[in-house]
Amino acid sequence: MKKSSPTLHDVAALSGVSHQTVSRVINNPETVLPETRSRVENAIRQLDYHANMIARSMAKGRSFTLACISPNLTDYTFASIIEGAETEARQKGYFFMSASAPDETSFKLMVKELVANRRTDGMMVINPYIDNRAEFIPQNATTVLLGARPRSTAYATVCLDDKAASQIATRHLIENGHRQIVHITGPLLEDCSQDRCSGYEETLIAAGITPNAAYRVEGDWSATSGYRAVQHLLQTGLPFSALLAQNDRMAIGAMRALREAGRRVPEDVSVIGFDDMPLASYFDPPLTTMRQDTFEMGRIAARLLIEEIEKPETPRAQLFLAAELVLRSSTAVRAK
Amino acid sequence: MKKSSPTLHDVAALSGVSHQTVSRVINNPETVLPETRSRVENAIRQLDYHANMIARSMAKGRSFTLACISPNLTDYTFASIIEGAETEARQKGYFFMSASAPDETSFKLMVKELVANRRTDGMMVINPYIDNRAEFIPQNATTVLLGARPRSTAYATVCLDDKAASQIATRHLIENGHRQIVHITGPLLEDCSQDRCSGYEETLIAAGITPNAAYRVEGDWSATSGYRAVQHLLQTGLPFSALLAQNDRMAIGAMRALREAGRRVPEDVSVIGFDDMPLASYFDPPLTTMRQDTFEMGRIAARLLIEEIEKPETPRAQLFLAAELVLRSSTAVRAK
DNA sequence: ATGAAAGCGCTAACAA
DNA sequence: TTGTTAGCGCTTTCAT
Repeated sequence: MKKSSPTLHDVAALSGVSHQTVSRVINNPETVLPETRSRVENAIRQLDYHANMIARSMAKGRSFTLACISPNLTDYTFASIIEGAETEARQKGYFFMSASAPDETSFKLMVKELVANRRTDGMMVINPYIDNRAEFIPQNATTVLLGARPRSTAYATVCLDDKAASQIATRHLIENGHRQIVHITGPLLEDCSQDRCSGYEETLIAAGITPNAAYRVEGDWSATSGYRAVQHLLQTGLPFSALLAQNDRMAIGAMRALREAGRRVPEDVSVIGFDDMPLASYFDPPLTTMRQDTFEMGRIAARLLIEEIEKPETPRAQLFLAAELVLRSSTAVRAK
Repeated sequence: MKKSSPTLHDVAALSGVSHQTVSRVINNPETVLPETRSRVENAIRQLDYHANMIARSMAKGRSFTLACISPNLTDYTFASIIEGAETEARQKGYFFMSASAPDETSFKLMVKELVANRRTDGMMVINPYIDNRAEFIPQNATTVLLGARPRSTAYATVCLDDKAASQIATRHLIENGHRQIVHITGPLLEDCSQDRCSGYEETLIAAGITPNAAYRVEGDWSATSGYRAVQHLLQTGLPFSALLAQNDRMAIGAMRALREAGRRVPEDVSVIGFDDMPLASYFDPPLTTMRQDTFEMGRIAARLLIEEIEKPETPRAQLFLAAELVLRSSTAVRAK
């Protein structure tokens, strides 16, 4: 910024009080005489004075800033979490910065910058276990984890109830008469992929169906991996009438492979995804999916983080959010 | 952050020099004797010392932070610009914060926070003219504008060469034999929508086709608006064999309306979009589109901003980036 | 209720 | 080459 701005002293000079009194009307208005106060307030308005946050941070030893680190910013799920967190942070008077760290190295660097430089009062980490990044979170950093099953009580954690969501999806398919259900998973080292697998298998078993490992194909969340998974399955000749993909992108890729192979969705194969990403209803056919409220997830995480910052003794919450089945046209009753 | 960290003084004490010398080995290593330097460096390593950016900002009167304000974070185009800007900023040693301001009011508030509080050394504003938000950018704030045609030489500006891009798209359609080309635009108060309109019309005229206002329908960038636009067009009975949408989402919506009306893409109607959003190739049919390199756009904007911050007398650049035609299967030669 | 003094951790200017 | 002295603009503590 180019022009230097008025300081506490300028306001003090103009209103004929000490700079400390000015600080008081800003921070503890009730401790100063109404008369002096209004005089100071006038001066503030007149000079268009705004506190210098840097100076305030320095004096208070806090930055009033929250940071959210995610693998990237372009993935809708992440972006939406971030928007939720930002909304909450701003509302509670905190600054908010989002940053992306695609890999461990950049994560490590970023956390170092953030924590060692005392840039933030606390941080939120989205998908802390996609690699070993969680190991680089310093003990002294107030942190909330997002999008992975809690592994330690040291951190507050917010994630989807993946198992329950997967159960609902699987049950939906079974209720429509499907028994041979392909499952395209995310990377199996991610907690959520595993939990969704358990949900799927348990539901199968509860319905008297023995899970068959051949029906499970591991993907990497990309549409291409969903596409390839189905191509692979088709080659093996394994019969199936339904498909559960652990995210919408893979479901989209799968639908394309099915279409190319001449299998109709949902007549020949029912497909259900996860997330309810934008335009999910614009694919052909519109995608049935498990919607997760990522914006809300972000809000909640920010709320927990702020609570922990302001009241460090708060016990760490571990929250599981519910997903909701959104019925569209990619699933149907199994043809006789 | 919970535990207090070592300061310049701690390092100074441990290495037996003054704090200033420590500051020197950090900022101007060449001005201190190799011997003292290594002693200090050892101490730094030993204590795991990291400079307190807040204090440094305070002393220097700068925050070493860049901010990027966009209408939202979830729109892929924006997210991708932000990632590019973030990458560049970080690489040049700046912190980066992204923030979203959906409307004028929140924009105003945010800028106030950012500028008046001296939170940032400069900011980038994406889509400054979607409303009157540009009016709230203070004169003393170093700012780069993104995604809108330059309106003032006061700001460096980076945007797509919308007119040229639109010309390429239109020409592609014309070369495939189309003469009745529907044009679904973004909100016409946005510069880029207007420029794309000019490009479209001029190309038509150059090909000897008289632009017909009835072929132009204004949308709002949403898939739904593209869908409605086509429904409307179909009702009017206006004949057309091609359609140019100013973004992919509207193109997707349009394709759906066409499909529902029994018109095949591309056999009956060729469709071309703008952006090359993720999964553009996964729709049915895969979408031909004008790709814009938004990541690069972000990088460039950040570079310009940093340049302006570090050398305030730099003339403000006004850059136009080229879009690239990505041929897929939604366009074809017009049926006889 | 108000003011004066000290200090947050750093850099800048000047001395030695 | 290194150390000393002053701030940066604010909050905190202690007087008044």
